[in-house]
Amino acid sequence: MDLGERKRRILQAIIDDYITTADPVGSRTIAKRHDLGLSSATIRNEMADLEEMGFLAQPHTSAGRIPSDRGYRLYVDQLMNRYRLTMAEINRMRHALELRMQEFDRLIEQYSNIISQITQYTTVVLPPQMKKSAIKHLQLVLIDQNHILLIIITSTGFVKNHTIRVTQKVDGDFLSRLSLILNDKLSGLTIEEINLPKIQEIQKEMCSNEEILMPILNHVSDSVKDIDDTHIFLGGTTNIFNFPEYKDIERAKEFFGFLEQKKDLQTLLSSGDNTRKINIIIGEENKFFEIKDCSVVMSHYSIGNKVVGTIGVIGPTRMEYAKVVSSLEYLTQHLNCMLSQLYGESNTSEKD
Amino acid sequence: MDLGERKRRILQAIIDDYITTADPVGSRTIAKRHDLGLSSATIRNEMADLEEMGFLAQPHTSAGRIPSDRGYRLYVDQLMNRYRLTMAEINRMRHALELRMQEFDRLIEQYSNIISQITQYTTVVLPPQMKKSAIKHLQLVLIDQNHILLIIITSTGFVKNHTIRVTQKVDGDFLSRLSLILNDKLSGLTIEEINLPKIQEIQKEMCSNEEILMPILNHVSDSVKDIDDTHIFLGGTTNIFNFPEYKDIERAKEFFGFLEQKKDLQTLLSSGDNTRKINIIIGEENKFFEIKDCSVVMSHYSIGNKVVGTIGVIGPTRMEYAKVVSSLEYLTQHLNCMLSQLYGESNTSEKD
DNA sequence: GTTAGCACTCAACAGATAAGAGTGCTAACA
DNA sequence: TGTTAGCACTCTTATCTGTTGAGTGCTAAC
Repeated sequence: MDLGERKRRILQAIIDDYITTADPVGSRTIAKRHDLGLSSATIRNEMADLEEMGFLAQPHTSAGRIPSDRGYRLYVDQLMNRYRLTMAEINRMRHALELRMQEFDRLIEQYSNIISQITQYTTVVLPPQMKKSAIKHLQLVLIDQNHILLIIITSTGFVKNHTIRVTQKVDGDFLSRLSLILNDKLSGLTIEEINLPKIQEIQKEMCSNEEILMPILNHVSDSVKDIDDTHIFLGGTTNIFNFPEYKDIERAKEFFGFLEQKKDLQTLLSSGDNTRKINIIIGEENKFFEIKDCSVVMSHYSIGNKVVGTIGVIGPTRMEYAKVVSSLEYLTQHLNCMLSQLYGESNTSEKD
Repeated sequence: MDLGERKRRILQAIIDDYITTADPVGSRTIAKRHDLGLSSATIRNEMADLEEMGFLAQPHTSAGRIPSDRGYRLYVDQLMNRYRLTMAEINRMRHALELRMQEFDRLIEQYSNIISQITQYTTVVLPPQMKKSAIKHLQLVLIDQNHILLIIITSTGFVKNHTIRVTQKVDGDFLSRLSLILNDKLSGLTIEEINLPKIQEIQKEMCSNEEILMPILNHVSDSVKDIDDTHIFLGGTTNIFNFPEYKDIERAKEFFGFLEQKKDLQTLLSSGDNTRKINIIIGEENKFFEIKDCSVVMSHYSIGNKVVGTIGVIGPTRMEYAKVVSSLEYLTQHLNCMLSQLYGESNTSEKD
């Protein structure tokens, strides 16, 4: 459906205004603030039309108009102007990014904080899911007679370890041998692909010491299965208090409740279209009741060409979409570079 | 200073009431609800005395009285009745504790959640600080030509790993040899005790390959230094919304701001007296402005006899101290058993 | 097709009033 | 002397009122 240029410009003006002020915007305001060369009466007529079409809504008679979800959708898809980051903003980001960051977790946390500082919204980062990436290397290390350390290294370069507790004594030699076989059988597979037949195969190969092998293998299999602790990074959670929409304590409560409930958060972030750089979910387009008045802007980050995780910015539907999109694009690109530098090369160097 | 039995009983009644209702409590209420055998007028006189002594305060003339920090202090130290956990509560905890919990982090998270569910307050858990515990075992594992994995196992049984990135090629043999020497020189020391002279000693020992050794040693030293990511576990953060004290959005904001600011939280939790089982900090007894209206009940948990971390419950000064203390005692004891079982034995089994 | 003008609606605000809870004080009582 | 009943006073809270101002929809004129 085409609205015609004038309606589009008016809608854009309304949404721009509403995003900055958070107050329902009236026809007179638009006539004064934006130089459209139209009187408030004309604008009033157009606004009535736009409301009928479903792009605007009225909280009550004789209030100004506010954009509907559908209005925002049109806005982000077609209307909004690209936001050019100011030099000050870019410098601030650059400066913040200069801190040395070795550990992956901290790196992610750092980015999450920067984004929430720049955008003033809440940031959510979904780290790489181990289950989806292939195992590159497995190693068992003897800690003491009762404890074995299982180290898993994925092709994307991430490391996880689990302590396995055993009742019988094990010796180092045995473990090295087992490590070799585990590597032989399992490396190259994704964690999801490890199943009972595979385990049994290993058991057959190691035929000796059956009574001691099984518990370890079971533990390995168990550990491997729940390796993805759904750890989600949050940044700037308290930013939500800055928005008048959340002056109401009940709203704030729902919002925080949703953030605490990490599982839903994870589904939300995983729901984006992987082929697009930026995904935007507006208001009730998401299925979670608690954040039906929120929008989410998501961006996938990757190592090399492989998408490994998602960064999301979450805030009221009245969000500065343009600015968020720009900041997110800039920082995602930066993060991609960073990750490829740190973890990428090892990917292409060799395969064992 | 001794108040006399009657004043004590009246003060106790007032605080008990205020804790449950959150409303300033008047003399008539006390006379009716508690069977003290006194008229409201008498109680009124006593209340005036208690206010003069600084145990009570009045929000405004003709409101009831509320306890002051000093009043709460007397209450928790001398007045309050021990809270007996109900069978239902104990069963709920037992049930929740039955879930299998291998990983240390999850174990802690689990406990933190249970406590906040039972008490309905916010829970904060400070995990063991690696820096304070001795190194038991160090190992370097080759991931690929550019990446080395450093694994540190402490005497308390915890494992941490760091990826070290190197520019020069390293081979496995070299690493095993280095691992041996590192273990020889560093195990037994706490992480804090590792310093430049120690590192130089190792360098001397490995004399060969100086140009390749230094970057690795530097990285080891660096990694070791910032190994204590101040990760703090939070549970039931949204519980704070249930208290009328925090219906005011500004208060809630301050509270959440404080929780987000992990550093202060850590100092707060570390401030307790290690020799006592339970520490209670009431209102402005803590130095942090943001939570001057909060109280914190803290309990230390240990492995064997060594205190390794702290659990804290944080809520409005009007806190159900008795119940919180009981729950915390119960669960801390349980956690201690659990930890000793999982990590304790390895401690006594042998030393290398 | 656009604009000016007018009547109408609704939320927000400020006073005014009433109700209710609690106090302090005084005088009477055991 | 300690305790109690009664009363005037204070202060908060809720409710109702009228007023103001922003914004709309409609109509008639340009």
